[in-house]
Amino acid sequence: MTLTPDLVDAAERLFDRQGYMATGMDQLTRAAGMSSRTLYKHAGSKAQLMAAVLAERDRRFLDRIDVSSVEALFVALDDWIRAEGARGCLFLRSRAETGGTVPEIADAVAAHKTALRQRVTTILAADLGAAPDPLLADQLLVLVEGATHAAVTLGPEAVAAARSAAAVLVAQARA
Amino acid sequence: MTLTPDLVDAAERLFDRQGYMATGMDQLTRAAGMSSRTLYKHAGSKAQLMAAVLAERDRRFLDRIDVSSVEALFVALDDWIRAEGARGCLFLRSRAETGGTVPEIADAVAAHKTALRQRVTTILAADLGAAPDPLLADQLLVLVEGATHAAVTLGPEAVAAARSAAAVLVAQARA
DNA sequence: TGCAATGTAAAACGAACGTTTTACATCTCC
DNA sequence: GGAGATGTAAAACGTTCGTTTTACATTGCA
Repeated sequence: MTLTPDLVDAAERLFDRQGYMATGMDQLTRAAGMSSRTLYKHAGSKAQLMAAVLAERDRRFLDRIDVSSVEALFVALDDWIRAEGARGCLFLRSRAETGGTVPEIADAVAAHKTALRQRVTTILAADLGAAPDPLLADQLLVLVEGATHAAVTLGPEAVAAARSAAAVLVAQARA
Repeated sequence: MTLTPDLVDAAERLFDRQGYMATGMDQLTRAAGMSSRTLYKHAGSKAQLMAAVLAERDRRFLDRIDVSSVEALFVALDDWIRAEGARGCLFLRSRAETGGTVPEIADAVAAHKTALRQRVTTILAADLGAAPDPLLADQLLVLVEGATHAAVTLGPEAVAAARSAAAVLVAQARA
């Protein structure tokens, strides 16, 4: 059960743009350029394919926000949204679409959100030079989620607003 | 084509908990206690039913946040999330599930987000006693969206974090 | 009394769903 | 050169999808 990058990339694109439920296996086979038999040998099932997509996206996103200042975090988020578009968080959307009842998906989402929270804390610690107040970490997480979802309506302006708000909060924490 | 509250309420519950695509018409007829013939006479189609659900939810949510201070806004949001649960924004989810290709749904979502932005501006104006800086309005909108979506993972703590962050931003704007 | 409206129950519509299977073509490597 | 893995193409699996239709019961009102 070896997943090729071609398959996972094609699946991510379709799942992200159309939704998990609205994307059929025939679209996935066509986009990946392989028969359904091969696809099932590689991916196991539609849910497992989505889990692989989420794992890959988690890796790629965390890679992008591998920074050591809050300012750089929002610059990276701005880059991400300009490159990938603003359709909201694929993890939360997948979980909601399946009502949290598909274990492969629910687990991948939980893992990602835990890792994101940890990363935000790490970035704050690097920026402040000390372990951050947990409330400040929650606030920063809210701003990241908020930028991601407000950008669906506002576009990159949402990220700019989040960035400036974060700067105020961090400056106050430093004082 | 008169929509009864029973039908719309039952549909909202199912769409919200399971997703739009994952909810079948048979579940909706069963939950609403009516035949599919009657349901179609009342609702027209699944997409129109969802649009009615979103219109009703928009009305109910805007009613809840009919307040005149930023503090009260987040108290109301906390109430909402405790009462309704934290599954993310139903509007953004519906739009994403359908890829924005279902006009009835896309239009209802756009209308809601426009109204929400307007409401946030009005609340800020009442709180500050003057027309707010547009950037501050964006920041507040980001915090509202952020609280809504971070609450999926963090629970009501997300709203508390957003509330305290908003307080800092408003206090600074007042100075 | 009887017509028109409104409802239910249930079958049927064709299409699409995720998944498996059948049959056949290429390759790799001893 | 033949076995075994690995691929494709395509049909078939049974189920479910959103929607329409058929047949019949109930009700309100003239």
